[in-house]
Amino acid sequence: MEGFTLDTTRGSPAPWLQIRAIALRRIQAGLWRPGDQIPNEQDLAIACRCNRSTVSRALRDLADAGFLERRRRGGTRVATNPARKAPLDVPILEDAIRKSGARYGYRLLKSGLRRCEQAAAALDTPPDRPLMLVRALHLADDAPHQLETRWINPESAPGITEADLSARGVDLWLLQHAPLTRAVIRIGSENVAAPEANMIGAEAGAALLIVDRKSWGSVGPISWVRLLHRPGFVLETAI
Amino acid sequence: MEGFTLDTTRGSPAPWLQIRAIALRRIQAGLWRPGDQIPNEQDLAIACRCNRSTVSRALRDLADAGFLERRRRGGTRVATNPARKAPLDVPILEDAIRKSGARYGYRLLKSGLRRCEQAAAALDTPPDRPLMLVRALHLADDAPHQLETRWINPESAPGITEADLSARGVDLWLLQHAPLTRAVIRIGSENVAAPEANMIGAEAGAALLIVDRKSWGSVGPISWVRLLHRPGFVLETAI
DNA sequence: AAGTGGTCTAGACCACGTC
DNA sequence: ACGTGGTCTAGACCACTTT
Repeated sequence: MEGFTLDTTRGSPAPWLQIRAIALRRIQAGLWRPGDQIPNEQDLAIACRCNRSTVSRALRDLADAGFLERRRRGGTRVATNPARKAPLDVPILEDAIRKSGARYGYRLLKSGLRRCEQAAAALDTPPDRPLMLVRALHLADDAPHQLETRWINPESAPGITEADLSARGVDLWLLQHAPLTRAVIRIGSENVAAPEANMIGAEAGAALLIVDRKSWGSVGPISWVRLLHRPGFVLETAI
Repeated sequence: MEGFTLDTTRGSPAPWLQIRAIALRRIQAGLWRPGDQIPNEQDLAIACRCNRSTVSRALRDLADAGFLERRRRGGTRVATNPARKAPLDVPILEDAIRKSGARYGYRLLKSGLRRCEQAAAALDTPPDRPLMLVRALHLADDAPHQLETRWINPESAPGITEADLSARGVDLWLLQHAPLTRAVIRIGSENVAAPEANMIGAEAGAALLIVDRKSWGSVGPISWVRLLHRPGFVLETAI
């Protein structure tokens, strides 16, 4: 481990970012190979002429990102399975559509209380208690983009039954009135049946991407939503 | 902001984790509402009887997770769009299958050099240069689970043409010999045609989940892979 | 101009897991 | 037992951006 001087001129990246970059470069150049143990924090700090905390910050960040694996006493090693986690962006739909340059549109199709055993089971509420059903269509440049079918537990979202959902999506209302604590997201694919297919502008039997999300708040299950996307839609992410 | 004493008994979570938990609880209980500015680090440190660095660590972590938004001089606010990023796990398939309790199997269907304009375009190589094509089937309890079609740039993965791929997946070989630096992942859905459908054990036209991944290493594009999943397969993640 | 978060240092103690 | 990372403190300076 030869010495290494950091750039301390004004406007240069923070030292810990520079150290992070150096380490990442060594990994990616194959200088530190997967499974290898790298020098310890103390030695790196001496080599970089900085404090151990600064090195620690850099290495912790790389470990969080999946590039390194760290163990007390065992030292720091290059991960054998680097970057196995990809951040899946779940942006506000409206923003995503606008960002792509298209005009966003929203159409409320249906809303009201009704009983549904399947939804009650998903939301862990008694099967005989009515739930709020909201069905809406999100449009990009007037073309159907996403069909939203949502069941809401009124107990976790008091006021939802009186809310005006005709202009803005339910998600925005929930965001402000019933912040979520935890969510489980499932991404799958289905041959969609005729009624739904028509709504989203697809032919019956078309393969559509389905995102299914169940969310909980501080007082319990909030909502269960099924998002059916237009044909050809793909989720994209990078690492 | 009333005082708050941290638990310092042995075996209790680290102070910054306790502070993180306290803050998260206040957000989720609605005590700090989306958009609200929360007390500054100094005040919180006094209230918790700890150093500002400790508070900073906790709040930074919550900001990284998307619960808070922080600005110099502007203070720290509860995010109006909480938890918009979900970590999408991209585990080693073999591990994932084993973990689910099933027996993992692998069958190499085809491997060799060949020209393909589409793949060359994807990998950004000259269209007349041959690429390595690998097609393999991953099995769970002897049932088809994932059909892998992969194009590899031999220049970025020297030795791949001579590697023995009959027993272990290409991904493991690449992992050790050509670690990836960057990747773009696309998740979509397709009505799969008969030949592919047969291989994965589906009927023609079935809706299957497709994961498409392009990866780069230190010297350039490494591989482009298309993963076709068995009917009913869903990707799952939680926040 | 001033308040806020972002970071660095120097030193210390501790938890963990390997040796 | 002991080396390693994990964390905390106290103090300081700086960068940003709002007032």
